[in-house]
Amino acid sequence: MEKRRADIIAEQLEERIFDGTFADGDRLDEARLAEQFGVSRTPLREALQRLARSGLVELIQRRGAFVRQPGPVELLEMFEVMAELEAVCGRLAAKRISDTALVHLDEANQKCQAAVEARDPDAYYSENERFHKIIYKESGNSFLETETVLLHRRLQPFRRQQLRLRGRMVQSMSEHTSILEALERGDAEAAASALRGHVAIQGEKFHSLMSTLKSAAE
Amino acid sequence: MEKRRADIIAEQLEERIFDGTFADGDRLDEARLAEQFGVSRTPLREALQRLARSGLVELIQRRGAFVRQPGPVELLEMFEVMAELEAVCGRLAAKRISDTALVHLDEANQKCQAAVEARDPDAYYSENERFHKIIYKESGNSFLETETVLLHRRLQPFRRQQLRLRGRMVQSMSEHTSILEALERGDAEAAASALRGHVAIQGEKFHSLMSTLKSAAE
DNA sequence: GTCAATATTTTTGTATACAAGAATGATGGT
DNA sequence: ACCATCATTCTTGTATACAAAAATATTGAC
Repeated sequence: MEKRRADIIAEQLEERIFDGTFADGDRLDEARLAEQFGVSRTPLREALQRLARSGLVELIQRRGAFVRQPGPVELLEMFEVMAELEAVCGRLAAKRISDTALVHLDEANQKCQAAVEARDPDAYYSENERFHKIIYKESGNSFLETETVLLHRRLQPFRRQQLRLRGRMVQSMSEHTSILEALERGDAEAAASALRGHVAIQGEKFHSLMSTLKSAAE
Repeated sequence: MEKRRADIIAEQLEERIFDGTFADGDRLDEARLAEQFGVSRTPLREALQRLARSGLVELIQRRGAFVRQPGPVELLEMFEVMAELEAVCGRLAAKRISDTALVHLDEANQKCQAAVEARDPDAYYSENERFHKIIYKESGNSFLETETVLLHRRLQPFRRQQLRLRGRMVQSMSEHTSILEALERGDAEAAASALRGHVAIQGEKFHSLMSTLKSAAE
């Protein structure tokens, strides 16, 4: 299953945007990049269109592709939507979740607990992701699931660093527990609001993180 | 502001998929279509990729582009998500909506009423759309707004016919009124659940429409 | 006649070539 | 010196050409 060059290039460009090689507003020169990747402009253009879809790049007619990092306002908006989507997943999952999924959820949660005790943010991060993805799936709505996963991925680079904040992992854990309990009780509204709060707080943390960075830079 | 050919072609292909010229599963031959549109394969391929992004077409490696109409199950899922997104817009808008927007909403609603009395589904449809789009915007979250508009558009062809169902316009009107009242009171939860119900019922109507079509075909 | 292996034809993916619009620099007038 | 207009250059958008993979047809063995 040989991958298309366009896909490989899209991934690599995505990485370079996230790691800061390309900053916000930079123009992505087709010819330059094509040479750099050792391909022609054709697959490179396809890659750019793909990035435009995920919102990382803005394609302007007859002018080219520009890196488009979401600003603080848009990020807050995205976090808000993420919180609401997770809340919806939770509300639906509370009514539809299977017993085995509840077991898996409990397992993921326990591994989270272990990661907290080991003070291992990376382990926590991956188990946390598993926890949330189970809930997306158990919403019983695969369209919702894919849309939620998509936004989750888009926010990933902005959320990861937050776990390093003092006390965040412990707090996150306790939120997980109340989410799990609500799902076990089948309490749709409780699950929804617990998840909403759990994610919304990330947006707020992000916000304060941003402003500290801002003021530190002055 | 000369449009790109790829965009024009994408629109036209989209139309042909909706109007049934291309059925589910059909392979879209690049060469044939390119000749038909009088362009080369390059812009046509770009158009196909665009359609793939909106989910109308599935691109399979080294095999081509295939029309991919959502089946009944996926449609129900999409309507469910639409209902939840509108509910979220409503919940946020209840807290954030401006007075002038409330006036505009009321105006749109009155025009809806007039359309009901004139038994004019087309007029109702367009005013109804205005009504909903005001709410999306007044959520105060432009990311949410664009995402919601996007899904709205994707469901448009499946929703339009429903207004012809007996009594649907009248019922829809009364739902509008309770939505408007909830927003005027600033009652977030009432607005959310009113909108959720208002949209969810479209999914259900669609479902029954589908099953009657199914049984009629047997 | 059926199946398998190979040859041929299509068709996709990529490279290159060309056309048209935008950005940039030069020229000339005031 | 400054601004407007025009020419040049650069870049995007499109067409054509080529390569590689898949689909199809053909041939031959059993």
